[in-house]
Amino acid sequence: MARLEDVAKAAGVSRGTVSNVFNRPEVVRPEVRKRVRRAARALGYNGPDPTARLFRGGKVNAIAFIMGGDGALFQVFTNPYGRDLLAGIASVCDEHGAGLALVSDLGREKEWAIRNVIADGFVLQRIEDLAHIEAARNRGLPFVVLDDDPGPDISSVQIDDRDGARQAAEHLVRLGHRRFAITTVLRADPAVLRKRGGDPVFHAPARAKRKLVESSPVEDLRLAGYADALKTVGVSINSVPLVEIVSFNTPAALSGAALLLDQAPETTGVLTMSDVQGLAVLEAARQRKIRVPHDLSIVGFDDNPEAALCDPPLTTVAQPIIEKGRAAARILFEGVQPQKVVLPVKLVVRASTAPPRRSGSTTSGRRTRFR
Amino acid sequence: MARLEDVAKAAGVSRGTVSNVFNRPEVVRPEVRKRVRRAARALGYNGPDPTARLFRGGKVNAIAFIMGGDGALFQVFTNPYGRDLLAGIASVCDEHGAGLALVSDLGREKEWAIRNVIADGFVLQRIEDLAHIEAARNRGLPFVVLDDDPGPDISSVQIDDRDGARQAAEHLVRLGHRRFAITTVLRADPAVLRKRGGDPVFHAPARAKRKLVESSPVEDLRLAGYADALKTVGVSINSVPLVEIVSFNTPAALSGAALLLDQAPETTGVLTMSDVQGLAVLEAARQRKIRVPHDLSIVGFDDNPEAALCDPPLTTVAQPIIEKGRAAARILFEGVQPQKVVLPVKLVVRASTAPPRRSGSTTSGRRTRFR
DNA sequence: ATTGAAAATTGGAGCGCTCCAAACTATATT
DNA sequence: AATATAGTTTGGAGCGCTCCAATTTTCAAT
Repeated sequence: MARLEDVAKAAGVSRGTVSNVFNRPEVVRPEVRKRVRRAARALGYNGPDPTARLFRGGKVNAIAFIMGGDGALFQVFTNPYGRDLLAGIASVCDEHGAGLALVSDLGREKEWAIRNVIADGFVLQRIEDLAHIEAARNRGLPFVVLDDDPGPDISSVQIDDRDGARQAAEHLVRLGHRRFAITTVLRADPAVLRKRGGDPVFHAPARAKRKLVESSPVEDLRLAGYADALKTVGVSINSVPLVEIVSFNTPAALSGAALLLDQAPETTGVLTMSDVQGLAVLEAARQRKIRVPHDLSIVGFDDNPEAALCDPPLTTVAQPIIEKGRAAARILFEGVQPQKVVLPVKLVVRASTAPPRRSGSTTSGRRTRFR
Repeated sequence: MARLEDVAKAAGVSRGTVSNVFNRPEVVRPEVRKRVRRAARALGYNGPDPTARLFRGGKVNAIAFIMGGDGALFQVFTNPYGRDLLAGIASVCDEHGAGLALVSDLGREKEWAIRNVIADGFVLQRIEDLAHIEAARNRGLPFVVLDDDPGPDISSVQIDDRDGARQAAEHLVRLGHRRFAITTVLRADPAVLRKRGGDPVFHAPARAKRKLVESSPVEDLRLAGYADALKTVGVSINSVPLVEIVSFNTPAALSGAALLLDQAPETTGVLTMSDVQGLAVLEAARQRKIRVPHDLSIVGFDDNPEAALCDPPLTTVAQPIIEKGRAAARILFEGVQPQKVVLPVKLVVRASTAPPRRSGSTTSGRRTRFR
């Protein structure tokens, strides 16, 4: 493979001149320029080796999106959340004429991708381990964390989880609900999961703050938002039955939903952490012949496409996914100092919520365990 | 930013040893290994600089997908064809623990992306310019061309365009059609387009081979497939009215479809080069109160999701898009010598095709111009 | 012709790393 | 104790390029 030097020799000029021909053609005399170009063509030389140029301090001209989990790349094109998020990032890349690298840490030591990605900056999905932040910082490249705020000097893009949750709970409160239940999810850290086992855990109402096994900032904020709204009608979040689910997937959500409905049958309004969970509660209710929204109101979170298509369509909190992607990418391209972006969310009311039945009439045979 | 050498100095060993600690830890004594690791941590050293390592001959551990056109990155997440294609490529990347870089030549000299992409290999979308092949070859990286066969020593993945077209035409033949029309598209080369203008061109039936302005291999093959099937009932492709459309987008297809229906009103079966065109003919027919399939049968190509959703659903040739992506990626990862892959296609019969009306009864007022 | 400034060209230094042949050390064998 | 063997560690070379201070060439003005 021809090198800069070979072309220089062939054209009878120095390396520096050939470099200039390719990088700043205007500084070399047209005649020389032509000679160099001819020599380059003759040798099949396509211009400076991108790899060497990069090493010398150049830019990759691409940003990376780093994700975790098996088959992550495929998922990103397949599930609606990932697709929208990436579409947002991609649109900003388009505007800047930059590329977009998708990388997962698949089958490698956790931080491998962070340490080895070749890009000018990167977007980190919700991180589970503070060591990742440390690795990212050591990498010396600009980066943005999504859905989390991992520290004061780190850029992040989040949605207003607390406000979204507050809106959702307030909606139920306004409809007249007073007996709530919540499904949440614990941080998907494999080590914790292994220790804990795969079953959801039911937390009965308590006087004091219940200790949840492990919760991430996003869930904490949403819990806080639920608490805000419930407090306005004198309901303490600690008195609300709560199920902690071990994973983000549907089967886990389903078993959590079943547990919740069985353990807290007097519930009239369920607040969740995702549409997956909301849909799971919907399904569990169907299996138990609990009518939604007549007997039970359910609110999701995220506004996945499925939320609009299920029966009944799910009331949920819509987040601006594309805009989230755009904001993250913009920070990478334009941002100098760390930025914090918090995007607004909006409650989308559909048919899975309604006023509760008149209190006292427990016609559908559901027992009251907590009052 | 700490370098290998700094760590070496701090740990009292040589560069080579530190390099080994990070690349082949098993060859260095546990005691030394620990000392080096400690020194690295103290200096915030995360391991060898990926850029330098790459320069030294390492792998990026990612392949690239190079596409053309404005807003191309965004499109890829947005349109169904791109999404499936990329999902296919991505799934193979997952299997190999590799990343996937999406790059477009947006706003740059045409071959910029090919010359500068940082990856271990790349996939080229249907190319318009042989110079791109030349540039790709000079790049010295493995690459695969999609939907085209640009030469004997270059890997490519195509579908069996000729057979697909043959199936489509044969389907119409079997239904009893004898009066056909075809819509095709010319290669979207900006220079040709500028010279040619944006209007579709109608080619009347002819004795000899008509000279089309510019056609790419894919369209040539499909035309040949149509010819194969028509020949079996004694119809020469040259006697079939044909409209040449200037671009792949819907408005262009629409004006081409209008031209075709107006110029060749006796047609009972339309063969196209894409679902976009098939849908356009459907729309143009609707505007003219031509009933599909009663008065006119239409066959698309590609089997986009829209093809199943329109009214009536479009009969079309389905191509295995995900598998196309997978095949391309596989060649990059596993292939040694150049490979040619031709994927089978399958006719999907829906409701846009039916036997022609009994010949002679021209009730819907359409004039006969060619017989 | 001579001068001086501007324009064009040169080539050494060095980016951070991995490779590898050579040197050294620890341990086993005679 | 001497030698062999395997196990470790070392440091020079060089990957291809861009930067930039120094040098050479060009050219307008005297």
